Amino acid sequence: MPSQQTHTYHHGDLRSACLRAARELLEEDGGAGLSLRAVARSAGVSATAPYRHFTDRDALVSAVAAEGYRELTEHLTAAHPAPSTPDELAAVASAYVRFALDHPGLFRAMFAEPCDPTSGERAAAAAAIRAYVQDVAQSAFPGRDPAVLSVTVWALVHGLAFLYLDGKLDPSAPEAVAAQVGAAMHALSSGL
Amino acid sequence: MPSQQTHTYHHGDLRSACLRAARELLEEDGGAGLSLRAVARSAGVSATAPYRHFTDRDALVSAVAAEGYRELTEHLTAAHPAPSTPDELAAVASAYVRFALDHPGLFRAMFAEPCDPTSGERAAAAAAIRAYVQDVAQSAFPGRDPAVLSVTVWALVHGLAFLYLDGKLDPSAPEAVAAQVGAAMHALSSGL
DNA sequence: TGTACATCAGTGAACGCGCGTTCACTGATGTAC
DNA sequence: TGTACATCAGTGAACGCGCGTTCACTGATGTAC
Repeated sequence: MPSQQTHTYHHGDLRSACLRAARELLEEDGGAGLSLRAVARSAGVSATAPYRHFTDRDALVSAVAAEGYRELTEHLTAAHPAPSTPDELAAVASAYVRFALDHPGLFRAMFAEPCDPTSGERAAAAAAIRAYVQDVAQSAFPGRDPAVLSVTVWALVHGLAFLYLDGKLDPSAPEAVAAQVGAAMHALSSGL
Repeated sequence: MPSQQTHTYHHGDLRSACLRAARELLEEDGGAGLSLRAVARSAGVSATAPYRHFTDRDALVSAVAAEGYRELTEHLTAAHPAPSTPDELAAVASAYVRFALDHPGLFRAMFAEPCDPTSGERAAAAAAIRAYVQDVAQSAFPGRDPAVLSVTVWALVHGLAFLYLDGKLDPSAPEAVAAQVGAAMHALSSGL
């Protein structure tokens, strides 16, 4: 009978409702000042209810960021599960930039402030993506210094993402963006 | 005789005092939420005095960002006035990352939000640095497609700057940072 | 050189706002007997 | 199966805060005569 009942006193799964609401707000306003109160409001719950599930605002933001890291990794894997050529790597790179442009608020939440080392979940998720990048870069360009290689690839892709996100490059045409990312990766792999 | 007089009713040059105060606040807290009131406070002036010189908060931030763009260009030029080899370009790249790490708040103010097209000063300063990057990239690697080339170089350097700034890479050892930037530029110029 | 007056750059009180967080509370749930 | 009670997930009033911005104001400056 609670199927008809939309509002029960107990929410049921407020924690994930908060995360969902936070994500929506992040996408709406581009990430400017996500507030606990706005999240609660949007989840249809009193301002203090989220405190049952998050110790404070930072904990919420860290949880959202961690979720973002996991989704980004999935998104990249979906673009190509195991890229082993520069072209395949370019497809993954393109997916990275696409993710940033499709989820600007989330992407900023993930990167805009130094990783809080007290948030284990967040730190672990960040470490996972770093490892992923290193992995992928190495299988596309085997035999190079892994440290230099993966940082270079990551920085190039990450820089493109932010230049588009911050309007320093024009992000309005998706194909143009993909082409630019591909050209940049190609330039990197074959030398300028 | 006003040489002894530290406080006159009229400040004298409140506009630049505000910009200076804003810069200091930006460096102190890493750029989180620069407020007009804090700027006024720090300039030793009433909360509303800045309105004589800036139409609103955004105007102040844009003015600070524009100043930052000009200083970044100067800083890069100082690193090498006219780089024409990959090595010289690497020195400029290193200066770019250094600038970001030395002025994290300012750097974020410059890039963290899309360039407000209504702020002519800011847009012009941003355009100037884009032109500068294009120029420099082209003289270090003549004969390539200028669009792809300059975007690639910029994105690589910009990405490094933000990965360090956001703590995804360890920025604590300046020589290590410079070495990493150099290695990345070298990888780019000679191909992976 | 002196005076009247317009202009300009400040002041300070006040507005309404949204925020994070605390607190004592209450309604619903689930478990022990 | 029924009842007592502990636990848990919510509520809502309240706190103190800093913010951007407005307004009528006042003190200092500079210009015309």
